[in-house]
Amino acid sequence: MSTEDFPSTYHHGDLRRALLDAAGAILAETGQWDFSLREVARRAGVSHNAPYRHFADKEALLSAVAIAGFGVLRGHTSAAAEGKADAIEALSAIGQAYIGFGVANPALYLLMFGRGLATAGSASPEIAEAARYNRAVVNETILSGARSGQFTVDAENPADVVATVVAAGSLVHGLTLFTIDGVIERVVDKGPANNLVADVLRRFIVGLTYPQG
Amino acid sequence: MSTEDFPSTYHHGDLRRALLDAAGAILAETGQWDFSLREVARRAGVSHNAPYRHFADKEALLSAVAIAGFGVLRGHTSAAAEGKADAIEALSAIGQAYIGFGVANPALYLLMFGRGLATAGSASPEIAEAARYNRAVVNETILSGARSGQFTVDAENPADVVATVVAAGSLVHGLTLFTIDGVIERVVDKGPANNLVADVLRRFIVGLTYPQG
DNA sequence: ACCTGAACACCGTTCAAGT
DNA sequence: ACCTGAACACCGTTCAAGT
Repeated sequence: MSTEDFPSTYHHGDLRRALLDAAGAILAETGQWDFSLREVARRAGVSHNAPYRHFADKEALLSAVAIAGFGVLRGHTSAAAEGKADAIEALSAIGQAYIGFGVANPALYLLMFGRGLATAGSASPEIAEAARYNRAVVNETILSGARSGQFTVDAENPADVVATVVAAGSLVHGLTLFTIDGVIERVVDKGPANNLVADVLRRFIVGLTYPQG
Repeated sequence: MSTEDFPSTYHHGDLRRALLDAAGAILAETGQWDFSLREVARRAGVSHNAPYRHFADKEALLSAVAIAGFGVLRGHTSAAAEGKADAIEALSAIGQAYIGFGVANPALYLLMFGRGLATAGSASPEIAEAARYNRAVVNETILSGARSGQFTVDAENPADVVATVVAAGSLVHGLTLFTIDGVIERVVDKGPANNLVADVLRRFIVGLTYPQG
């Protein structure tokens, strides 16, 4: 009994994935993270409430899309750090990969970070866990630079390490948002915005290499 | 002919302000920036389409609320910088005031910054102008520190100054969002989150005082 | 000029029903 | 088990109408 024997309403048998794909396509095409559940269903070729068989509600679908995005982001950042023994180079590469991901997928990035924020700051445990995983890549690089003596961070002092990781994360997150929103372009009079982003990253990282008072 | 002579449907005569106040109250009470226009009207005690006499659409009302917020934010940051001759102290105070505003008014902050982002990065000219005004406070402080020699920033090199201003803005914006979202609290194991925020700011500012490679 | 009430096209979600 | 169609309560926006 092949799948052809099922009525066409049973579709491809993996509606969950089809819905996630449709949502991703909408994000990429419209640049807006706030699509309607009914449109996702329309795109997947099912009725407007078929999604409820696979996701508890719209929020659950948005979360699933965001979680998938965190996986992709982590792949980019860890690939960027891969094989770079120099902590300065590694940290710079991670930052560029992070910002590059946000700029390449603005709607997805805003869905991942901006929407948890929009909902009173209570991100789901799964999203919090995914975000923590992403921070771990930066954490390892900072620790590596601290141990090698390239960064003036006390590897034995958790507060110092955490402050540095949060600083790096905040800077890059803010920089990504500003870039997506066009603030960077508005600020830059001449020369490509990429130079400014690189300058900002370099200035921050150089700051890490000098003694902290 | 006093206002009492008008039918009560004419209300207080300043529905525009009443709607903005109602929107502000909803932001403060719910912690959500995405309220409905109809609820704002309900709160102001008018029919659900009375707002259209004062705002072109929901977007226009949201923008008006955001613009008012930028005015308040600028008041806080410039007050924080006021009278501080030392650029390091001034920059630190500005950063704390900025983050303090965001934490005290999370929904308003997200409306101001998160929503322009959500709408495909095209903030209104008025909002862009208001945001530019806010950057100016930081710009002056950085320039001041560059001229006094406290910051290793070349006051004659616009690219260097801009990179520093954007770095400071990105860091503080990201830090505010992370704090609102609870990421900071999740990262901190022991001790108040405020310490971490202060540590991050200090680390960044100290980094500014050392020579750039 | 300023506001109301009915109306339209959408949305998220639920429920009974089909195969 | 998986999907559909009708239904409900909402929403943003428009339009004719009231004072």
